[in-house]
Amino acid sequence: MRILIIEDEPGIAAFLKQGLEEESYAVDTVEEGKEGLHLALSGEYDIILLDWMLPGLSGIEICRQFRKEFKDTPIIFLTAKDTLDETIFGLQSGANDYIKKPFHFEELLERIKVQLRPKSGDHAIFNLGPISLNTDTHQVFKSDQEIQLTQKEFALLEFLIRNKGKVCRRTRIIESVWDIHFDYNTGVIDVYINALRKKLLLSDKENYIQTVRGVGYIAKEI
Amino acid sequence: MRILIIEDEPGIAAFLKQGLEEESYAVDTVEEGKEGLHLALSGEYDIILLDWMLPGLSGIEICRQFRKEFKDTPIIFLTAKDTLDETIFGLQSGANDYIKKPFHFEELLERIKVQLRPKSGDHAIFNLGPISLNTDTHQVFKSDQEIQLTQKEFALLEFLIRNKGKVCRRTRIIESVWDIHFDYNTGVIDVYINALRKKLLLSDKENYIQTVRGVGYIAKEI
DNA sequence: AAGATATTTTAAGCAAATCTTAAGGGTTCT
DNA sequence: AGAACCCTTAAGATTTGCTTAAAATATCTT
Repeated sequence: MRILIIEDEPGIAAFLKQGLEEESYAVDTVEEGKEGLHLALSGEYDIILLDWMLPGLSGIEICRQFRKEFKDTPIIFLTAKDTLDETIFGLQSGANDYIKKPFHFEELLERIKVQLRPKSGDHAIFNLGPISLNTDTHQVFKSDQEIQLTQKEFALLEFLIRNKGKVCRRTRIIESVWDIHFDYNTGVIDVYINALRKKLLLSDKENYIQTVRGVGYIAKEI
Repeated sequence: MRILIIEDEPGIAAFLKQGLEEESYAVDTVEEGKEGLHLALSGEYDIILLDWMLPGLSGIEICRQFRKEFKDTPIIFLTAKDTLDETIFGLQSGANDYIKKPFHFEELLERIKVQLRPKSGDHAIFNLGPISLNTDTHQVFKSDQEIQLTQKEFALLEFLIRNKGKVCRRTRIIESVWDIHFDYNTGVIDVYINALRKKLLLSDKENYIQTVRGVGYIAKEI
C-alpha cells in the first residue's frame, strides 16, 4: 500500500514516514503544495495524508483539485485547528477523515486502516444454492469444493448472483460485465455461461443458471 | 427490525445489544447454541449475528440448520478466527457476511444495513384475474402455476395486460409487439392469441382475453 | 526480450426453439 | 346464403443458444 504525505514540517513528516514504513507501507513525502498535488495526481497512491496549512497551495485546495480526478482514494487531513467550521470545510472539500495534531501515532494508523479497508458493500458473501461467492477474497465455492474462476467468469457469476431472481438481459450483462454500451452482436456471453456451467458442474437438476430464451439469463435457487 | 445475537461472551453481547438498541433495532440475545437455533427458527428475526465459537452447538452448525428453513434471512458471522480454512467453512454454511473481532461498532452497523437494504428493483407485476405477469423475472403464473411462454407470447400478453380493460386494435398490437408499421395483412396475431389462450387454459368461463370482432382484442377481468 | 502459459474473444457448425406463413374450416353478421 | 372475419393447424423459415476450436490478448517466466 502506497501512502503520500503532504506536510511542510520536516520533523512530523519524517516521524510519520518512519513509523508507517515500519508498518510496511510504501511512503513518499512532499513539503510543498503544488508539488504535492502533482504527485497525488500521478494516481499511484492508495491514501493521502494532507496537512491543513501548507506553503504554495492550501490543503483544502489540493483536496478539491484532487477529487476532480480521483473519486475514491481516501484523504485524511492532519490539522492543528480544531474549530468546527474548519473541520466542516475540510470534509466538504472531499476529505474522508481528519485527525487533530498532536495525535498518537496509533490513532492515525487505526484511521488509515479504516480507510483502506474494503468498502463493506463489496465485502460480502453471496449465495446461490450450494454456491457461494466472496467478493472480498475473490473465491467461489460449491459445497465443499473451491472452484477456480477466471476474472471474467467471476465477474459474470457475481453479476448474475447479485441479481438473483431477476432476469438479466443480455444487453445489461454486456454493459455491466464487459462495459460495452453499443454494438453487441457478440457471442462472448454464451461462451462464458457455458464455462460457468461446466466449472460449477450444473446439470439439469442443478440449473442454478437458467437461460431465458430471447432475453438473457437468470440465477435462481431452483 | 429485529436482530438476534447468538454470542456466549456476555460483555460483547451486552455491548452490541445496547449499541443496536440505540439505533432503534429490537435486539434479543442468547448465550447458548441450541437455544439460539431454537429462537432463530421462530422466524421472528430480520437478521442474525452469530458467534463462531459457541457452547452447545457451533455457529456453523446453527447456520446450516437454519438455512434449511429460512433461505433469505441474512446471517453475519462474528469471528475471532481469520485463517482461510475457517473462513471457507463459514462461506459454505450459508452466511452472508462475516466480521472479524475485534471490530468497530460502526462497521458492524454498516454491514447490517447493507444486508437489510431491500432488494433492489421494484417488482413490476401485472395481474389479470388469476394470471400474474412479472416483467422483472419474465415469469407468468396462473394461480400459482408457472406458465412457460415464448418471447413473443410474453410480449403480446404484456401488451394486453398493460392495456387491461381497453380494446387493443390489431394495428396497435402489430405496431407495439411486432414493430411492423405497415402491411397488416398478416395472421400472426391470431396464431399467438391462440397460443396464449391454450397455454393459459382459457375457456369460455375464463375468457380473460376476448375477441372484439373487426377491431382487435381486449384483456378483461371478466 | 522472447517464449510459454493463461485468458479472452471471435467464428462457425449444429441443434432446437421460436416465428411466420398459408390454407382449410368455423363463426358471425347482414 | 354470402361475405367478412376469426380460429386452428402444421410445415417451412428464421432466430437463438450451445459447443468447440482456433485466433488474438494479456500475463507470467526465464
